[in-house]
Amino acid sequence: MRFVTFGGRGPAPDVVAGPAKRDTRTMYTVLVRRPDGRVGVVPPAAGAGAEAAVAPVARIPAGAPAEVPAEAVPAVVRAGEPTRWTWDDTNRWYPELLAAGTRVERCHDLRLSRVILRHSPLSAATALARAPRDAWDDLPAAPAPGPAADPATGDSSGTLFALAEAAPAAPQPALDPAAELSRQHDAVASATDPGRLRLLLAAESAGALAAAEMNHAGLPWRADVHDQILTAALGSRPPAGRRPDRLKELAAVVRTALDAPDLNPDSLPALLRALNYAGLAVRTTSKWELAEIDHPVVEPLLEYKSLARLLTANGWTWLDTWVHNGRFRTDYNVGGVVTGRWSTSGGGALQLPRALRRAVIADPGWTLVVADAAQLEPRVLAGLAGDDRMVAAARGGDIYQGMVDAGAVATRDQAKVGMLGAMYGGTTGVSAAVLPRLAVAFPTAIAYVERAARVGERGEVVATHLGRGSPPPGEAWRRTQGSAFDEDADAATEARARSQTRAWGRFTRNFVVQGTAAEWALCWLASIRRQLWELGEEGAPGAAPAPFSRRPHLAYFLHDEVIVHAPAALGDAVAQVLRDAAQEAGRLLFGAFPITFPVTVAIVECYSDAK
DNA sequence: TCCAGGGGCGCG
DNA sequence: AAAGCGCGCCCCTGGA
Repeated sequence: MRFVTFGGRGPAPDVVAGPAKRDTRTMYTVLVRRPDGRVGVVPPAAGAGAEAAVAPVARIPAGAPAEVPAEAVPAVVRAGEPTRWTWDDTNRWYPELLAAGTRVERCHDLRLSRVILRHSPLSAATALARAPRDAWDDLPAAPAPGPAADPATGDSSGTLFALAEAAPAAPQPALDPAAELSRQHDAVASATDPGRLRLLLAAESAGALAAAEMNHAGLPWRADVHDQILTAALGSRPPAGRRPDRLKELAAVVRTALDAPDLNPDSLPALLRALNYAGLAVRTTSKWELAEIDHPVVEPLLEYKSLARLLTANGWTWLDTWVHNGRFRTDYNVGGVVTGRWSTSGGGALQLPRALRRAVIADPGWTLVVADAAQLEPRVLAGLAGDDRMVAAARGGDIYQGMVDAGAVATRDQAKVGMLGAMYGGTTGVSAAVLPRLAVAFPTAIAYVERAARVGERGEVVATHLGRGSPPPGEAWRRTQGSAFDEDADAATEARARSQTRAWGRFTRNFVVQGTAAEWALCWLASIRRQLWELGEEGAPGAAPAPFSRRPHLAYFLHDEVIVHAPAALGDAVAQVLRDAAQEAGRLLFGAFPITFPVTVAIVECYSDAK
């Protein structure tokens, strides 16, 4: 396997140290669970390998024991800050600390870092990446506490019992975190571009802290408002297993319109048969195909589908399962997507329909500060490729309008659709038609994604700006490629191989952009959580759990968007933090390269009032 | 009765 | 209009 680099700019060295660099940057203190349940605290000199051996000795309390009872860990952490707490998996340690009201400033998540170092082309030649698979590669992500882990009560976040249930401190005798940290340090030090990986690992670990904190704090959610929305749309809540009134009515209308008295509209094959039998030449039952035909069944059927979706995805059952004590909690899965984006497990937290955002309402005396990064992906591409002309187009605040003003394309919509096609690999319609003009106007950026696509088509791997590697194509992919070169390969086989080739090219093309955008977002989050903490406390304790009861805190994250729940008096300060953090993230990734990252910020009581 | 897979649709 | 990328999760189906 070969890795192809495209150049780019180096990052600044540390993501969370802040403007005043501390001498603790390389200081790591390792926490390890002993078989007897006690916790070992391994100070830096012994635990962190050559790089940290020269750093100051850990400031854990003088005379601190090397082993403490598990209950003492919060006190040790409080007394030991600042250092980079190093552990096998953030969800195996941090929820417990948060439950005790203890925040951690910085950590090093060995599990997440291992995954990155295993797959990064920058570290491919290191001992860690070349070593045989071991227990660290197989360490499953620990689930966060919450409804998913403890559906019986849902309200599990504060109890040690539930924490033990949710994130069993399963003794991992085979795992030596201090030794793994040392291996990871060696891998970074001997990697192609240590600064990038160092930043990536710090950002990923900071993301793990932010994720645990958001799970701990939850998103303010008004069950009463949610219930009103459901009742207004569906009718009152029916007994379990029954359709709400509105769905019953619509189903009846659909059956009549199709002359199919026994039709279950939830059965796609039956629905398709009924549609065809009624003379409608649809191939699927998808809403965009239905929307194109003219027939009395279309309107009630589309409404049925939309309301059925609301009921099954975010109905009363969802509310019962995922919202407790005024908070929606999900399990953020940091690095859960190969590109480095997060996924979530529980409640479909990244797919909350817009119609439900009215239920996201700040606590009394508090406010929601909602921010999203405008046009993040094209801006990231400009930085990634180092395309000065695209940077110029971005300068006015609207990169697509800037492209029009630069004479690249005729309309803003062409610019937007064209860039989308460039980043996703669009091959049809307006997108493909406009691409050549974008390639003339912004040759550096377009060449960058085209090159990433070619690399993928060859079955090779690409990397994000900070070095996260794309997965190599699987064995089946290679088999199909090989079979297309057989003497007796038929046309269909060759066509299949070609289509698969292009599909992998679209994946790697998008990987570099989506993945680097995810890195920007990690840096943004890291900067936000540090700056929010520095804003300090305000007012009387609210309903937010310690350590955030009087502090602004992250409550939700959605790829390029955050919600901060804050005491009302701090709203403006938080808004400024969100803007400043975006610029800091840009500097961390792209140094002095002048691409900017504007964010739209709204200070609102209710999520749906943002933008 | 359980489970994998597909269609569909919500989000970025 | 959707397309082209990345997800999670619902329902139903069909095979074990």
